[in-house]
Amino acid sequence: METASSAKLPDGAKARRVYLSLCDQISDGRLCDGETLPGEQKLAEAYSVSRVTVRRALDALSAAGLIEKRIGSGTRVCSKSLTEKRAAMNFNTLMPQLVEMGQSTTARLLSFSYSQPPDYVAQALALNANEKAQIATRVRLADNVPFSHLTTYVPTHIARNYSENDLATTPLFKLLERSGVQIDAAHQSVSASLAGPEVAEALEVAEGSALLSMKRIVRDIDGNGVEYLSGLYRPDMFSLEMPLVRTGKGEARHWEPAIGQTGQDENEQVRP
Amino acid sequence: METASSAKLPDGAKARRVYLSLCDQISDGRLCDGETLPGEQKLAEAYSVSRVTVRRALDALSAAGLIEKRIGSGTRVCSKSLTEKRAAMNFNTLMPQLVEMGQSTTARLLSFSYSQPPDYVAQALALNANEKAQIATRVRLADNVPFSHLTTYVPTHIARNYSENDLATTPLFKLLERSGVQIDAAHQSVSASLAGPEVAEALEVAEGSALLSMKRIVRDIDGNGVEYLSGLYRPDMFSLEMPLVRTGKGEARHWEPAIGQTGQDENEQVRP
DNA sequence: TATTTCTGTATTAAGCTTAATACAACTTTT
DNA sequence: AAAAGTTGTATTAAGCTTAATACAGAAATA
Repeated sequence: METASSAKLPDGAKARRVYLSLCDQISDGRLCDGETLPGEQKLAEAYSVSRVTVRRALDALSAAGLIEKRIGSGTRVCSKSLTEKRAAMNFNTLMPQLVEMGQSTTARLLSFSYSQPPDYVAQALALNANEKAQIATRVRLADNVPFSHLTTYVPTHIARNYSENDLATTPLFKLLERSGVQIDAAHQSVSASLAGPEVAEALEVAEGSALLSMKRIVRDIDGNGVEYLSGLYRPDMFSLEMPLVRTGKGEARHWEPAIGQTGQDENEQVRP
Repeated sequence: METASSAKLPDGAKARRVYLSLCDQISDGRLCDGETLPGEQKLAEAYSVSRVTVRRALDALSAAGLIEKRIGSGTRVCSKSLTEKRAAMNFNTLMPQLVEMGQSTTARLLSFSYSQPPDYVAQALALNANEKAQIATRVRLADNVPFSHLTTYVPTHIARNYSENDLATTPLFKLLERSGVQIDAAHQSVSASLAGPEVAEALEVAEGSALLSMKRIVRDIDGNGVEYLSGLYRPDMFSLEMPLVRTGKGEARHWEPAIGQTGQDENEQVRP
C-alpha cells in the first residue's frame, strides 16, 4: 500500500490481511503519526490470529518504514514520509494540485494500441460492433512516485484526426477539440477497487491494496462517445477533496458542492 | 465483496487474492454480465499461480453466485443480481438515490457512546484536550443489504442540546441547526480503503475488500468543528456520480461539475 | 468426425503458515 | 524496587496451501 511496500509483504493469508489492514489505516490517517498502536498480543486478539502472525505483519510494516518498533516500549506509527507526499485533487479542477506543492509530474506510457475495447467500454461509448479504439495506458508520477494509472479509449475514427506526435505534446482534450470534436459534457463515476497484479506493480503498491477508481465518459454535443477514461489512484497519495456549502431554506436546505476556479485537466497523452 | 460473499472465501493467500481481484472486477463492471472469462489455465498464468489455486477462487465465486461454470464450455459472469441493486449517489444531493429506485432504507445502530475520539478526529474538530464526543456508528441498508458504514463524532457540548429520542427521529443536521448551531460549510474528502474485520462483517463483505471512503468535517460559521463523519461504502452498491460540463473559452476551458437540484442528507441518527 | 479447449477429478509431495508455548531483555509504571 | 507490559527469540507440531501432473468428460470448432 505504501511507497516501500514494493518490498516483500507477508505470504500467508492472515499475516497479509493484518498487514494490509494496518497499512490502510496508517495511510488513511486513522493511525496518526507517532501514535502507539496496541501491543502484539492485543492485535492478535483483535484480528483473531496468533501473535506470530501479527509479528510477521509488523515486521513487514517495519521494513516498509511505516512503523518503528521499540523493545520493551511499544510500536509507533511513523508516517511522516507519507503525509508530505500526499497530493490533493481539487474537485473543481479535477486536477491534482501538484504545482502548488512544487512537485513535478511525469508520465510513463505502459501500452499503446489500436484494438478492440472491452465490452463495457464499447457499450458506454456506443461503438459499432467490432469497431476498434485507440487504447493507451499510462502511469503518472509525482516526484518519481507513481500515483495514478490511467487508461483511455478513443474511437479510431476520432483518434485518426491527430498524430502520435501530437499526443506527446498536447493534452488529449485540446487535440479532440482541434479535430472538430465538440466536447460537451461528461459523466464521472467515483468508486473503489482493488489493485490487481499489473496495476499493483505499476503503482508500486501491494497487490490487494485499495485504490480510488474513476471512470469518465466524455460525449460530444450529439451525444456520441468520444473518450472513455478509466483511472486508478493510490489513496495514500491522492484524494478527492470537495468543499461543501449548506444552502437553501427550510425543507429545501441541503448540501451543495462549492465550485470555483479554473484549471487544466490531468488527462494528457504521452509518446510511447 | 459481494452479497453472498459472507459465504466462505478461500483461506490461502493466493487463492484469496485471485478471488478478491475477480470479485472486484465483476462488481466494477470490468467483467460484464454474460462475458466468458479466460480459462483456468490462462488465469493461472495471469496471476502466476497454479491451476488448483485459481480453481479454489472460482469455486468460491461460483458459490457466491457471481459466476457460472459450464463443463467443457467455460465460465461466465453472472452479475445480474448485482447490477440491479446498485445505488447511485448523486453528487449534488450527496444522497443515494434510493427513493427513485423504490428501495427502502433502514439503519442499524452498532454503537453509541460519549467517549474520547481518536486523535485525528479531535484534531480535525479542534477539540480541547480530553474533550469527549458523542460517537455513533451505524450501518445503512437498502432492501436489507448493508451498503454504508458511518461513524459520526459530535462534541459533547453540542450533542447535549438534543436528546437521544430526537436522534431516533430527526436527521442530525436539523437537530444541530435547531440547537442554534450555525452550520456553514463542510469539507469532504473521498478516497478508498480496505474492509477490516469489523467493517467487513457489518457490511457483509469479504475482509480485504475495497471500500469507498468519505470523511466530512462540518464547521459552524465561527469555524468550530461541529461534526466529523467517517463513512465507508460498498463499491458494488454505491458510487459517486457526477455530471461534468466543459466550460470556458480558450486557455481557460476546463471541466466543471454540473450542480443542480436539492435533496436531503443521508446523515441521520438512529436510536440505539 | 476429429481436434481443440475447457472444466471436473484425483494424487502426491514439498513447503509454508499458523498456533501454542516458554522465556529473555528492555521500558514504563506503580 | 517491584510489577506490569512490551518486544525479541526459539521450538515444536499440526495443518493447510500450493504446485505439478495426469487423465476423463463435455462442449465448441474445424
